[in-house]
Amino acid sequence: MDKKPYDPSEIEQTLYQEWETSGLFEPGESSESYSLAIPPPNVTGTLHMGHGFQNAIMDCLIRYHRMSGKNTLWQVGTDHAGIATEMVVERRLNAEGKSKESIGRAAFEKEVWDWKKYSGNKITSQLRRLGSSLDWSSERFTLDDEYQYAVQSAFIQLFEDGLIYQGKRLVNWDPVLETSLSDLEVVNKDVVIKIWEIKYLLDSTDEFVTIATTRPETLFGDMALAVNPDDERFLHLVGKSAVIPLCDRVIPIVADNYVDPEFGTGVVKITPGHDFNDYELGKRHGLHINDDNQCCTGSEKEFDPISILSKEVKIIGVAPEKFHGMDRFDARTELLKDLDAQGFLLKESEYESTLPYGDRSDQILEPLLTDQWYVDAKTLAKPAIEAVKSKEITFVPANWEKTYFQWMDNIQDWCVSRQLWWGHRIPIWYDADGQAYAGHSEEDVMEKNNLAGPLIQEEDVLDTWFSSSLWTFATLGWPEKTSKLELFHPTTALVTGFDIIFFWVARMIMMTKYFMKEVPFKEVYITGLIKDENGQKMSKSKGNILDPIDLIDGVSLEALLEKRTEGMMQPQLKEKIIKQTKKQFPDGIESYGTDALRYTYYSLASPGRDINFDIGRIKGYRNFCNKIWNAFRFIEMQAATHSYQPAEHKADALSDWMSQKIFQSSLNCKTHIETYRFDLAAAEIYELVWSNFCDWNIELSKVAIQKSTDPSVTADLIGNLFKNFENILKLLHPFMPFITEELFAKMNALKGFDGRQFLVEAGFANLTTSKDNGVDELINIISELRVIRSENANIKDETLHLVLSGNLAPSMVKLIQEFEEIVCGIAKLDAIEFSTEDYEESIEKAMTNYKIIIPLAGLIDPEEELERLRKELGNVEKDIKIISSKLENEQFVAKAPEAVVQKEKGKITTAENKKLMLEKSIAKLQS
RNA sequence: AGACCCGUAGCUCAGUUUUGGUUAGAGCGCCGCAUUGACAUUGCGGAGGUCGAUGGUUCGAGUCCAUUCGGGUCUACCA
Repeated sequence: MDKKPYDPSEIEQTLYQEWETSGLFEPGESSESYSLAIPPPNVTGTLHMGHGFQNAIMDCLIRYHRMSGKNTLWQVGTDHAGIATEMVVERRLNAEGKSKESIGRAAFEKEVWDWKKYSGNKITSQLRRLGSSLDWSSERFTLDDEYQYAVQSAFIQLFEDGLIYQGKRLVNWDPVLETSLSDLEVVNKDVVIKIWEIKYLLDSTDEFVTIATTRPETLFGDMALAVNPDDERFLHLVGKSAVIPLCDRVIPIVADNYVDPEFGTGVVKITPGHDFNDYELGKRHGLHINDDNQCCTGSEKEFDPISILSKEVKIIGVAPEKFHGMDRFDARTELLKDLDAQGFLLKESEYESTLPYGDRSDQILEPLLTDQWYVDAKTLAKPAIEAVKSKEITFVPANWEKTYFQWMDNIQDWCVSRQLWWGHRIPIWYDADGQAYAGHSEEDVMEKNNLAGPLIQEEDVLDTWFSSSLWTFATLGWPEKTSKLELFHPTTALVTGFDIIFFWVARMIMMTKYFMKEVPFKEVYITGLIKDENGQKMSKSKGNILDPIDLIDGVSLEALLEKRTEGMMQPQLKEKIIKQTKKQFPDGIESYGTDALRYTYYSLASPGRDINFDIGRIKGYRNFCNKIWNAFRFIEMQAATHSYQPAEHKADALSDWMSQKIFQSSLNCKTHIETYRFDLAAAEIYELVWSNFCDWNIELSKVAIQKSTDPSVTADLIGNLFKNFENILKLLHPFMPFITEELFAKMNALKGFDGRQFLVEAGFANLTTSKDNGVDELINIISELRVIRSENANIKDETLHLVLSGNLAPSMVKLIQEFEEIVCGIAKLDAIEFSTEDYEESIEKAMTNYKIIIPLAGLIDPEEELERLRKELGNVEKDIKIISSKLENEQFVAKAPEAVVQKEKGKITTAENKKLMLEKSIAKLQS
């Protein structure tokens, strides 16, 4: 037999193929279902640690329930990821000297589909590498025809129900991607910017007022100045007019509570077309340009903001000709120069503020007045809030509900139109009068509305999150009433990160409640975010990303460096990243295999918000895999050596003990899985396999088999190992699918089982428990003997004689006699004797109600032993003091629960017993 | 401005809610010992923390309350 360690690369990919082709992951018809929908990854993306983590968790859940006999569906699919994908393809086109405009919409869409075809199965093959037992037979893509139909249907219904409307409003405009963004896609960054004070002359006078602004270039679009109505300094100005410098446009001065007298100069310029607050103020005062081309106040209905920036954020409109066509920031520089030259610029100072950036483009966004489509989120939010309040949906951990409510209670209407080409084109057609109609196609709209045509389709596409908000039911065939919807919706649970609670979770709840009249899932397990070992977020620019596949297969330093530095947005960081990577991984990364990686994820899956991925831990779990592998090899070897034949085998105290440990662990695991405590489940099984099965069951069996002279006893011993190991494999399978499946097959082969059986089909064993049978105490004795040896260097390798003296239960005596040969073998004893005899020279250890005596005439140093005993006595006396002080406290005895008091009393009895035994031993040595 | 999370052994983390109750646990690392017989990706033994700080409630606090220090996240933001 070869001695090389477990090599996962030899089995993992083959096994996955077998699973997949055997249709093991496909759902059945039983109504007792358990279903999960995968958070659809970006179709052209690649797997990162967060995916790895969450998919490991989902796979454990789905495998666990599948093995428990549930009809499971783990819905798989990918997302078209509108902006992200469009950006990538555009960049590729640019590299070829082309642009999307130059090739046109149809050709561009084809380019993206080609790109999807080229890179689209990378992520799905990576999911397979993780062992994820997804139902590939029902894989969906958010731009599949059926899915598109579902998205259109949803839009049309919302439109017809009046919950989607079109409006000219200020939106967050990304000037690079030239599209609108929803509030959530805005990243507010703290920056130090400048603030300028500029004077505006009062109309027809030489007087002036000073305003403060951080965006001087927007003054071209000013429609008013505003002061606080309670600000005595400026009250006299209200109702008068001011002149915009360099523009000579006259604007009214209004009073509004929005203005903070303490801030800036107390006078604010109002540019409703380029600032969200100004927009609201402008609306309140009905700012508009009247028929005489004068800017004036009016009713809210008359409000008509002016815009001085184009979609490329270049100056246009009522701004002076000279600035037309200038970029917004160039115009600012130029304008400040002019203002200064003409004496309008009074002051420039630094100011800490926040600026809105696009989460994809990382550019400063511009509030821009455009036509967009909005979803009435306030209406949809109500049932969605109720669903969580009524516990129809529960969050795990529960505190995320707070976050959810906080956002939902203040929800703003959702801008769902995007000025992109890759995505779901909004199913709206306009007639010649510009009237909008919703429908699946031009013909559909014409027929439904009795229109002659031709009609013009809306150019915009939908926010990607609109389509993914329908994910749990659109993947199951909605709007058709399919049997799958019936069986698997609502899904049982959703596993995702807190970073997309708003983007996705909340919106899914809103949409599903609306269309399905039920929740999308019953539980939301919010996982932590995987950070690096220093608690830093993993990011390309930090150069600390880890690829789960690299941890599985291993990677050379060269390849790792290449991966971490290619296509960097900030090349100046390259050197630092190379240095840091070389330091952390001087030899690259070893191969650990999927099972070890998965187990690492589970062990880290505690309820916290951040999960620091310590690379050191994965090594421990690879060793764990190796341990399991070798446990099997031991069993295999015994079976071969003793020509083992499978049959009914008689259990013994040891195998009962092991079965009981497995039973207890499986109960604990069940609870841990149900409460999403994969860390505790992982620790539980680790302990079971390593500390119970390998360290004791195998070790004790090893000696037992060696000593056995009766072939039927030997067969029983091996048979019991088979049984317990198989049950361990079953328990472990949802966590470590590969190695367990492989070993299960090998076990079957050893048993002469003909054909293939998978662990999933085998299900969990029906275990029952038995009472504590004393094996734990037996183990205590052996451990104590080890301590004695390690404390006394001169008897390290001696064969010793063990005497047990005191009140041992008859059942315990019987067990020890039954195991005498085995204990002697494992602890290197010649015999175990029960006696009350005193020994002149011996080492003695006080156990709970008996003592261990090792007679050692001539082998111990009495002084040393005396000292050791005195130290132990000291400890026991200290314990007694602590416990008795408790018991002497009347308050304690009176107020503490009876059980606690009894426990303390029991403890003191034990301690006093020990004390007595120790005192006797000491007295004997002293005599 | 509001909300939330974290601070426990050298390191990475459990334990803190439902249920306050032994002398606070694990893995890694460290120290000592062991070597070819499942496994050195091993075995055996050991050292190491008073639970960020302060105060309070209680017979009893890592656990509950208050205050405070340090680190972090999200939401909303005044030109």
